[in-house]
Amino acid sequence: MPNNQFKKGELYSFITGKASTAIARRLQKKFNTAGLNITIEQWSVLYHLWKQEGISQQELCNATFRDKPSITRLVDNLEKLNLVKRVASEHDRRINLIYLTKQAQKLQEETMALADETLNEALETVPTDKVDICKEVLQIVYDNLK
Amino acid sequence: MPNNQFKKGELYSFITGKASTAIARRLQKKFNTAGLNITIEQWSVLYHLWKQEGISQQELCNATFRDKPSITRLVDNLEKLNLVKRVASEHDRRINLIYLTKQAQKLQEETMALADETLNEALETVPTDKVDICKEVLQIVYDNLK
DNA sequence: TTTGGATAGTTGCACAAACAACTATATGCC
DNA sequence: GGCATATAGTTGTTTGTGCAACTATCCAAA
Repeated sequence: MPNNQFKKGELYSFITGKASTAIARRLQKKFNTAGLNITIEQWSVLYHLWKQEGISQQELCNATFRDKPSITRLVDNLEKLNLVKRVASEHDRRINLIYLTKQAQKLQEETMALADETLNEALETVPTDKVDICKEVLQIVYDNLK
Repeated sequence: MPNNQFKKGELYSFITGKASTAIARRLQKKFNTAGLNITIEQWSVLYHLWKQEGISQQELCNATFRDKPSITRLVDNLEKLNLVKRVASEHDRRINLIYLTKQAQKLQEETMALADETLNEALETVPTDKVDICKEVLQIVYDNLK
């Protein structure tokens, strides 16, 4: 039984992702405390736009592992907050290219620092090599199922 | 820099829990394909009730890492589906004890088999010792932040 | 050049999550 | 006993997610 290493009692955490839920909640609280009026999900979209802006909504779907309606609404809300702009592509009028506003550019440094802080709190006392193995396993899980 | 082992590019997956999202979606699809009309979140509540029924909503909050309103509504929906019953406690009238219906008892075996199957698909090609380390790290993360 | 299929994005609906504010009940202290 | 405080649960609101159905545009083949 090669991959049957889960006892029943351990199923639950893996499926429900309690660890990532805890990380996301902690980071959200840091955003709120800092007076940053954005959600973790909105931040995750900005995160990819900071790496590269001017990408389509479809590309944001792939990057964030969300479906098209989810991205439509996240972009809606980010637009309401004046953090991104939809710009119609010139060669393909089906496509919206998403650009950051100046206001969103200002958020990068502060929110990334809070994210770093959160991960350091999460991984306190965990040796580096175990973290690396954990990341590796989660990446394989994602690749196996996506 | 003891716990600074995350490069920027790796932040994202850890916070958004792409792996657990992928697992949950796969399991949800298996439920749907099997004609089982329940959500992963409802299943996670049943999961704890199969281990021990007749516990309070507050105990379900602790077990599932959800807040009270979330449990209220999950129990509402499970009651509508005739899967659980609220029974007022006799010694403390603030408390609802949650019991499984016969219909819910019948779901245990089939859904647990689908969950096992999902985890086997997720962990295909991952050696057991790495899975153990991954579980250990996620548990520490949860304990550090909860 | 038209037409049929693919792709990008939006909208409607049901379900879930987080927070705040609320009701009802219990408990501890004077 | 009576009151302050804590605890259990509910409700309202905003935001996000997944699915299905829809519109608009593009592209390729007849």
